Amino acid sequence: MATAPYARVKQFLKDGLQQGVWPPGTLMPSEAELVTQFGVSRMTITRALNELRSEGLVERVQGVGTFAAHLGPVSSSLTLRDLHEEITGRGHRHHALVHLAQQEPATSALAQRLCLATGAAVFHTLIVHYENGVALQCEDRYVNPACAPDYLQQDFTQLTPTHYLLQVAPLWEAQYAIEADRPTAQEARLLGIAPTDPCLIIVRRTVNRDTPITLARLVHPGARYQIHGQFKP
Amino acid sequence: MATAPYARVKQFLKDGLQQGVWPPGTLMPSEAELVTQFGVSRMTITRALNELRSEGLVERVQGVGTFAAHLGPVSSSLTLRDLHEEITGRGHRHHALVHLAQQEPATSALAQRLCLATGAAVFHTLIVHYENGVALQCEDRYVNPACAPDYLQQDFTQLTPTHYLLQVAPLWEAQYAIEADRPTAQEARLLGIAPTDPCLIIVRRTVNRDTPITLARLVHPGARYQIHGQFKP
DNA sequence: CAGTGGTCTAGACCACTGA
DNA sequence: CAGTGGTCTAGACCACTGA
Repeated sequence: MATAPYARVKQFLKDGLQQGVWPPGTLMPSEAELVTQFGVSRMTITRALNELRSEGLVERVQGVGTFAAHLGPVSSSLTLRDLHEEITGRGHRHHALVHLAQQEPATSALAQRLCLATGAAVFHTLIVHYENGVALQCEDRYVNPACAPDYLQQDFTQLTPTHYLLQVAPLWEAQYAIEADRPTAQEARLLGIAPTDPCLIIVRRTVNRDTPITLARLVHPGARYQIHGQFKP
Repeated sequence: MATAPYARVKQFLKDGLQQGVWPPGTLMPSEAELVTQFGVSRMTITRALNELRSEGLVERVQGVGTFAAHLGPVSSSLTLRDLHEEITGRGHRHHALVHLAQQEPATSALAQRLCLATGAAVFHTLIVHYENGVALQCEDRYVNPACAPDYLQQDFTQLTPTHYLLQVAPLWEAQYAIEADRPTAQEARLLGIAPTDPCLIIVRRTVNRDTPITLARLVHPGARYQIHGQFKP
């Protein structure tokens, strides 16, 4: 099949942006101009331009016009994958040891982040994940019981908490912070590394419709884990 | 103004997905059904569904139907910001020291990553960035001279390499890897930290239309730098 | 005011999938 | 075959911006 007209318009504009025909911030052709230039209907032009906007390549202002975006790629495709899928996807073996799975009263700091009362019951799991027998991640997780009342009954040697929670509440919002630090003494022991070894640490708070679901601290030995991704225009 | 019809359809479907009306993988209403249900034209329904697809919430298969996506949020909005903007955006002071800015022959490993011949000339800069006088990033960067012939003539105490290169080649593609490791002896000295201090390290390779532009190693003292972001459905 | 983008309609033809 | 999504047309009315 020949390329669809909207795709040809889009590629034409993309090429021009890449070649500097419209430097960042400058005015691009209006919809009407593109309609006559390509001989297609306005809806087709609109589609091409709106897709470029959603990809961050142009900015559009009603009543004014369409402008080349200022920055190149500003958003990346950092992917949140279930660790089990990630490991088995590499053709490797995954297993997990559950060091702790219990109900606890929430400390005040924790209660605040999960929007609970201090001392309210929370679920707490501490699990170490292995790739081909080597410790890859220490997962220290707190879960809001209201969101997943059966959380502690799961067998986390077979099903990761992430996978289970995605089933219970499929639509997530999450904030995360990525940093490098030393592990705690307990984490070093569980991961079998020295207390001075650098670790890549992700702290992630997950929310569904304004209800906090879970708070996780994921600690990875620096030598064994990398986050890969790419920016695309 | 009242909410646009396409936005109402979109919100209706989003709510249903969030409440589990269509569990992951199940068939959702067809365009025709939504047309009669909402009493709008098919283009309007199509727009709502296509935007949900581009947000990763549904999957559409021609001839078969629209399905609720399997995973929740899979992509994040990790933002690539110019460090100068990031620091001044926090209301802090940024300055940079240029420790090296010269032309060198490429080693074979470097030549390969920049698609040059071994021994071909490359530009090399080594710059330390400070936030309010504290070292925040050690930026070790190689640049393909063909993409930015005037690179070494820039004053990098005033303009970051990232900012300059975005001007020269506004549209980027980049692959990156994030890891935790110890700094090299030179990096520890330049950053004023101990050689055993954990660092957050980003290695980024930037390409424009299949031509490699630059390769950068960005080393941040672990205690001073975090990457923040969020997943949104 | 003329020009811009935002949104919608009521049709159309098509390729594809599965019974 | 009937049903699905992919794409397009030729109009329309509107809100907005800046002269």
